[in-house]
Amino acid sequence: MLRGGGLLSRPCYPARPARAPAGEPMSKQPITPRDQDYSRWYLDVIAHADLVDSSPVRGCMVLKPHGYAVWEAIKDDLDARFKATGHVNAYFPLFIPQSFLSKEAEHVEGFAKECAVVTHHRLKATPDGVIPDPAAQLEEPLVVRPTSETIIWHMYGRWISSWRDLPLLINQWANVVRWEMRTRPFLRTAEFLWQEGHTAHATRTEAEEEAQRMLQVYRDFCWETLAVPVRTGVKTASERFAGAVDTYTIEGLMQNGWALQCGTSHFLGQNFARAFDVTFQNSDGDLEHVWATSWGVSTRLVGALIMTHSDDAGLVLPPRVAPIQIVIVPIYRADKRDMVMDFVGKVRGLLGRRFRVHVDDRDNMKPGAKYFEWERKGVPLRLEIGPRDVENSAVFSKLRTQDGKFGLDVDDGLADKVAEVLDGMQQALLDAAVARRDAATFEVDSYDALKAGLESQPGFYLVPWKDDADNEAAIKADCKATIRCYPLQGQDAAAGRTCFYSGEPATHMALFARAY
RNA sequence: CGGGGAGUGGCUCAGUCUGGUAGAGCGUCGGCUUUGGGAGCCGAGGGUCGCAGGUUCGAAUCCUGUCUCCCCGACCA
Repeated sequence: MLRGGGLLSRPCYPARPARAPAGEPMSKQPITPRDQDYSRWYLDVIAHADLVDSSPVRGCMVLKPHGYAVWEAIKDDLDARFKATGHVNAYFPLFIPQSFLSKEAEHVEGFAKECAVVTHHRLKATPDGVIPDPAAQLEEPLVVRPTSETIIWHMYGRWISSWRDLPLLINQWANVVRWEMRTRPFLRTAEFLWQEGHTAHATRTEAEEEAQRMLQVYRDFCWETLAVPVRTGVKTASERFAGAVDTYTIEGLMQNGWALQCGTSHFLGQNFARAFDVTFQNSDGDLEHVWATSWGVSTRLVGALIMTHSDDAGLVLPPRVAPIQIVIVPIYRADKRDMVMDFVGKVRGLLGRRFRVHVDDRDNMKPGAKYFEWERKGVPLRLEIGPRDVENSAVFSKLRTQDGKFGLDVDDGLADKVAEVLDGMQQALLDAAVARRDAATFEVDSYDALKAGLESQPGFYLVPWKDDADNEAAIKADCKATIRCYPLQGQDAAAGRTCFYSGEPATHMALFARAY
């Protein structure tokens, strides 16, 4: 898609790779190498893996089956973790009365600039096409939810009256809309899918514990399932969620050394309870405002996944979230077809119950072409089965992240062996990501060192810091680095040190980085 | 909203300067042949050249207007 100055021309999410020399079939077009142009590499990987397509509406993406399947795997795993911690799912409406958004002052300020607003309920045909019918204007405009705190707290006000109604632990899986100026697939889209947990508690302590508990759930999920080694921390006031008292975050570090906020968990204090007048009678008979949390992760996690593990050959998916964990590619000449396919059926039978297996039996493609396709799509393990393998009762195997192929004996605990191989890959991906992150994490104590470091070695920069929003803004304006968080671990190190920027006594250890 | 660029089959583009029957590669469809790392041959379908006016015997091409998209900046899970 070279046009103009070599820039992407179609809407943000190319169905085809960003660069397409005329005459090259898509499958042979190279994925732009990471070290050449990281953001184009990202778009190329997504295009080659067929995860999304562009939308006629700017900033929106169509999640294609393979892309949606990755989200589904994320969703299924997280949903089980939410249930295991006592939460239940519910669903709140897409539309929020406009007036609700003005009830919590900071909340308004945070979201007002990016809300889609519905003003009419009917269209009218005109010679130039349909227009909103002027006669069908809504009395009160409706806001398409940018997040659901307001509608949920409105409802909680009706549901909560006694300490016996608490805690209320509800999650919803939903879409939200934030009218962003600039978008990138998965990382920032105008509409995205996410989950938002909203809980109500009788005490401050209980709510604070909930916010931290869910942060740990996110952390564990990222490490264990996505193999994305996120850091946990607290946001500064300027990066805090609009309306929160504290915002906790999980921050990942991508291969280009930029940080990515992967999820947040907020302690909301009594802000929303006051705004929506949600009170409960405690066991002493007194009326109190409830304490709240909210927490969410979104389809942005797919972006984190892509940018953490993928390589110049395309998408790499950890086995636990791979929609297809094993692809079987049969190889045969016409006279051997039945023999090979019978054996393929046997192997599928041995593996199909424990793994997500796909048999690629298309007969208009050569095996080699299939290999490249499934590698681009990030399938962790490929089994090649030809006449020779049938005779040996074995399969020829290739792991997405390893050079070389290896044989696996079909009659001797194949499924266990495959499980071992996939677990090994899952672990290897995490180890590699941790190693990359650690190699790109630095501790400096002067601002010059931060600025120089960000240029030569982008990454996480840990510094002693005196909490100060003005200085934070000045640094952001100067070198684009922001405080990703005050890490939960290691804050003791700030004691007795001076701020790397102001020279005043440090209050925190701060993690700086350039971020998406 | 400020600055830059682009709109031609599904995709990537040529053609526009210098007006004269709308093209190529890839993909798609059909047939034959092939299959242990990106197959080959033959054939077919597919575009009112973003839109609206104008100039002209004749407009993808020239003129005017307009819309949309992309990039950089301000905003952001």
